[in-house]
Amino acid sequence: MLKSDPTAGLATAPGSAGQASLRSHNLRLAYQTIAQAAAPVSRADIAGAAGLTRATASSLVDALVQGSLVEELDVRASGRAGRPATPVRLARGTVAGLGLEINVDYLAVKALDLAGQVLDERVQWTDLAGSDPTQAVLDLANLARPVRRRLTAQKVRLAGATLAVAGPVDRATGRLRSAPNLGWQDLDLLGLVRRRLRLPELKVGNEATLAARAELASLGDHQASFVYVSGGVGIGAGIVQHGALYSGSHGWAGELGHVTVDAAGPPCACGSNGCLEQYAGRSAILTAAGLATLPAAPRATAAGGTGDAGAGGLEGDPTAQALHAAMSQAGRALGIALSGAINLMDLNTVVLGGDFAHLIRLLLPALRQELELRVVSWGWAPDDQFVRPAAGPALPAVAGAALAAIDRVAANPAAYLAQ
Amino acid sequence: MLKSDPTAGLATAPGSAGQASLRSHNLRLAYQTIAQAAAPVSRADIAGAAGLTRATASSLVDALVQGSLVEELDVRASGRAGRPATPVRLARGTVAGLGLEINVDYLAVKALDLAGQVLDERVQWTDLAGSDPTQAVLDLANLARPVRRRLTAQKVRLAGATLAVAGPVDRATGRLRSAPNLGWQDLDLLGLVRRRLRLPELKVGNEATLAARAELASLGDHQASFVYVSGGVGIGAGIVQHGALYSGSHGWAGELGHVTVDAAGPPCACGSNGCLEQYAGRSAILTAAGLATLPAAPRATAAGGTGDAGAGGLEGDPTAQALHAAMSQAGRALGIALSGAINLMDLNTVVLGGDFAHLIRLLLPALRQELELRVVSWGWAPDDQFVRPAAGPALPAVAGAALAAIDRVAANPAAYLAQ
DNA sequence: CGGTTTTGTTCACCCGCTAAACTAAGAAAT
DNA sequence: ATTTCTTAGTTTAGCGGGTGAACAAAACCG
Repeated sequence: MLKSDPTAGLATAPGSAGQASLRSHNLRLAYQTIAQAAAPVSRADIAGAAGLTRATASSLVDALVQGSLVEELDVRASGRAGRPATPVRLARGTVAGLGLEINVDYLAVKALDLAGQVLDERVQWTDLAGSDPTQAVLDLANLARPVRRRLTAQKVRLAGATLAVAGPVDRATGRLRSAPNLGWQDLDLLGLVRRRLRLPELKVGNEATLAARAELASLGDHQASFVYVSGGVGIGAGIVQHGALYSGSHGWAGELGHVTVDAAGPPCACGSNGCLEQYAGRSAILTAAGLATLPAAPRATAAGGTGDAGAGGLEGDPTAQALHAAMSQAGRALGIALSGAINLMDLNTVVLGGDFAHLIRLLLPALRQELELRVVSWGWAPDDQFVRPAAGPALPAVAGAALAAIDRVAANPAAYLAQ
Repeated sequence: MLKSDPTAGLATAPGSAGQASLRSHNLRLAYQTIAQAAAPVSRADIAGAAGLTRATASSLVDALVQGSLVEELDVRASGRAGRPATPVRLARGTVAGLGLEINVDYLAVKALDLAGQVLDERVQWTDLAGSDPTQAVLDLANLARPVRRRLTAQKVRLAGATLAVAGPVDRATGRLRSAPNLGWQDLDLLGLVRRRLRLPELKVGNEATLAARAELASLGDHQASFVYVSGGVGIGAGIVQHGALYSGSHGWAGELGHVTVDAAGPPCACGSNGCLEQYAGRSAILTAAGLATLPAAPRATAAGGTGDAGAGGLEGDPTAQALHAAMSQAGRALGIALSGAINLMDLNTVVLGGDFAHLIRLLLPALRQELELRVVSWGWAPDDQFVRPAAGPALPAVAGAALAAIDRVAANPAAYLAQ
């Protein structure tokens, strides 16, 4: 035993700051200024926006160009007086983030470059419910391998990779504790994938959280706040506050599907009862509607529809009426669960993704009614568009996973430049 | 209309970084290292813990001592070999944060110095439900005035002030939208207080959130994560993640009291029905128990009791039995609401404060049962002590408000040193 | 075609951190 | 008691990196 040490409990060297860290901070500043601009910007613009001198901004941009994180475009006369600017933007096709996804009904791989452009993508539709995790990971690896090869052939450097999983995974250890919809339990998922795919900086994340990341990217506003609700076999939520993902202490945040809607409700696979999934999960809706599949097949269409897909023009049809009733029930339950989330977390906007995006027209009346009744702050921030369908890509979670991988470059360009 | 501006949407000078900001960063580092140490530390300790050289640490500490944020203690031989260290710690009685609180049944004012020591405090117990806000603010100002005078007389500099309110206040504007338990509505509370008290840097915050801040301070762990549940006339929650308060986009987070427990439940003053407050709010418990006041009068005792207060030895007593039943119902409802919060936000620990701290023994069985049933990640992080009573001060919200004011010094000592 | 305007670079300067030498002050060894 | 060892804190030279001003480049304007 040591004598009482006054420094006990002090973290060792958490954020020491020499000039190197100053440089690194400013590189990030320059990078993010370029990334967040709507169009290519000049060095002078960057200096102005970031509060640096033109000299410094120039030196930073040069370093970023040198490391092929940023590319210069041709000088073009702007029409205004003065020397024309050299526009710079994030480099295309030089550095990639790889997204991987294991969901209940498909596997997916997607590679995005720094600018968010799709370099390659693969999807394999298969029912993974009750499948063997080892086989699923093998399939995923087989799906990813040609993507990696193509990146290597095109001399694209892989900055990192993220695996999106339809279940709560521990951010630190990569362990999946329990995914009732996959039928998997207590699994070292990250280790399993690492054994099959040698990827740099492989991280894991929740499907809904990463889908929210993709939704954020599709918005103009880099400071947006919203809950993304992913409706599918399970129901997950991704929470974004001021442009930052919220994933909790362990990465288990967003388990909206197992929020209690009715304490006397039917039992759930999670062990509890009356969970939201028992009212608004895909099989609950299908059972209530007496259908085998949902209308407006979600596979081909982009998620950002206007919401008029689904039961359009089928009024009067008894099938449509049953679906209508099922969706009303789902909307009511979703409203009860979401109102709790909003009251607790002060969220301004609800974005409906997955099945919910297609069926928003049927879902919305009951959902809005419950929110209006139960959200304490309803109407207090009148500028916010409270409920809207997702505007992001078709398979948002893989896309978000790839973006999350790229985010690690954006968060510390200096670390990347240092190889 | 401008021509399409490429810099449109870019924030202007958000975090420019010259050498000044490096200095400021390191001052914060040094300050926080001193603040988080369990006992006085030497300049060499600071250098080691913060990853700085002894020369830099020395210079930083000197600046902090110069600005009377930090004080040197007498050199004392440590017993070990080598030159004995000069211990430094946060200065006592030089700089204060002022906490103000408007709650349903009292007004309070508290002044803390940088080390968290109480310089002065006042409480005035009055029923403010349905009162005139202007009069309440006047009373608060009268309570605060002698405190300010005393600080001035003792040459204590006031770094800032925070007002804790038992209701959702907009962090940015200081507006209170609706506090059903006070009977106040759509009120420029911050403006009202500013007109009565000329305070530097006056901010507002939610009572439960600020109470959580005080709870955090009473813990050893500066990186703790928990929900603080404030049980009183209303029920609020304060969320702390890795030592940081979560208050949402506007500051309205933590409205646990209006989370729906039963969608078919009794109507609530908030306009909804089946809210947690209808089951676990003070009046709901009193009504269900058939009592006029709760046992173990909360006024005098500290919140950090062992939980054996309340109905101790009253088993068999019909009054006690009624209380027992009421608390079971409250615990069940609290468990339903909290399980949703935990599933959504991935929180490891629940801290029960206010009435709930005293009555924890009666509350716990039903509460734990519901949590165990409904929290998806129950038992996954076995190290965490899941439910425990508050260990903080008796009136945590004022204390937290004062701490929040001090936090602004800790977050940027350089700004304070520059007057 | 010279004057204006804006971009981007060059250069002298300065600030703040680093490393290493140095001084200070105690304990341990001889 | 003196020397040696050890740790704390200061001094000083050096350096990385940002600043600001001057300058060169490249457009537009009258």
